[in-house]
Amino acid sequence: MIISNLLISWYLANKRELPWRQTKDPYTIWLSEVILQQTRIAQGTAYFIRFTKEFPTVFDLATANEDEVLKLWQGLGYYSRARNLHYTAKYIVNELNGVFPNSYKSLKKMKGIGDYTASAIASICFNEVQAVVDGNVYRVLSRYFNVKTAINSSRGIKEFKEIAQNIISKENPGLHNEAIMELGALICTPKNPNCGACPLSGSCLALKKNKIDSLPLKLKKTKIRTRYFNFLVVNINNQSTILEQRKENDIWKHLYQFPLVESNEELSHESILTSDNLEKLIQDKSLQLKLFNQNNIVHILTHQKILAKFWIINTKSDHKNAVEWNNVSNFAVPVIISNFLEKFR
DNA sequence: GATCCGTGGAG
DNA sequence: TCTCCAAGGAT
Repeated sequence: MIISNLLISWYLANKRELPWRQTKDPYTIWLSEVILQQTRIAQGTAYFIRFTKEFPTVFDLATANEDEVLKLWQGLGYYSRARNLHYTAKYIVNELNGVFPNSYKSLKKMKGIGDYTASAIASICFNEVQAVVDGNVYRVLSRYFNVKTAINSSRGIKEFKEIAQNIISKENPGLHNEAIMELGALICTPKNPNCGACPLSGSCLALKKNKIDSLPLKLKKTKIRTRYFNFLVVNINNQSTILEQRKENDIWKHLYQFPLVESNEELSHESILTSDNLEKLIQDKSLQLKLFNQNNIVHILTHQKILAKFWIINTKSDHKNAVEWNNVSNFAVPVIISNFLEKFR
């Protein structure tokens, strides 16, 4: 039996009903693929519903402001996905007359669309024979063929794409791609895979050699940087506060936050009080500075550990960029800020 | 080509 | 508590 046929027939009998599986509209599929990059379906689904409701077509997305798009993306992480999504929507509308790219090659030229996403859209929407290789596919293929090449090495990336391309159905590439990913998600899971229910178990090499638990192989390289964030929560007459947008190429780019004093170590009450940032922010000799959280709030990112303190600054002196507290919720903020806001109010 | 970019859930 | 990692991509 051909692998592809086994995969597809298993898929047709066992697939989940997911909202993006009701369409082949390339814009909608694109939206779902980008939302689901490095994201669990349980987390991404609500965002997909909101995005398709708010921006039903690529024209709607292109017309929006980046701030609106980021606000809708808030909490999902990897915010460059949202910025690139918006950028590419504008590009398609303004430079391609709103005609969605319809081939792997043309899709891959779009910002934010890499090998995986181009293959997914091309195969699902345009029946192009391009194999997807995501985390699920790496797992299924490394086990089925007992491949020990590290999946995050440049050799591995190339090798697995070739294997995937070799076994893909020429008749139903989109269906095949969805099937192999679904198998990885439901049966060939990272831990405790359900080999007893797997349609490929009869010819799975890792299962035969009892190597399932050691595959796929992955090189680990975890360098975690620790940063100390001191947020200055200015409270002007209990009415308004000050927000600023993160501009640098850093985490949370283009999201909003309270003015920040960053350092590589703990900062004292005194050093915050006399910091240049604060003095530039408000000239008020009688301001009160109060620490909101005695212990650092720990926020873990993939390569960073943020230790955060929120300093409440009560003052009566107004500020030109003051934002009404009632209006703060309209700004896209990182989760660490929205968590604070919930506790603070 | 190694490193960076978020968040949350599972085990 | 800690580790892994989830429909990846850009630099």
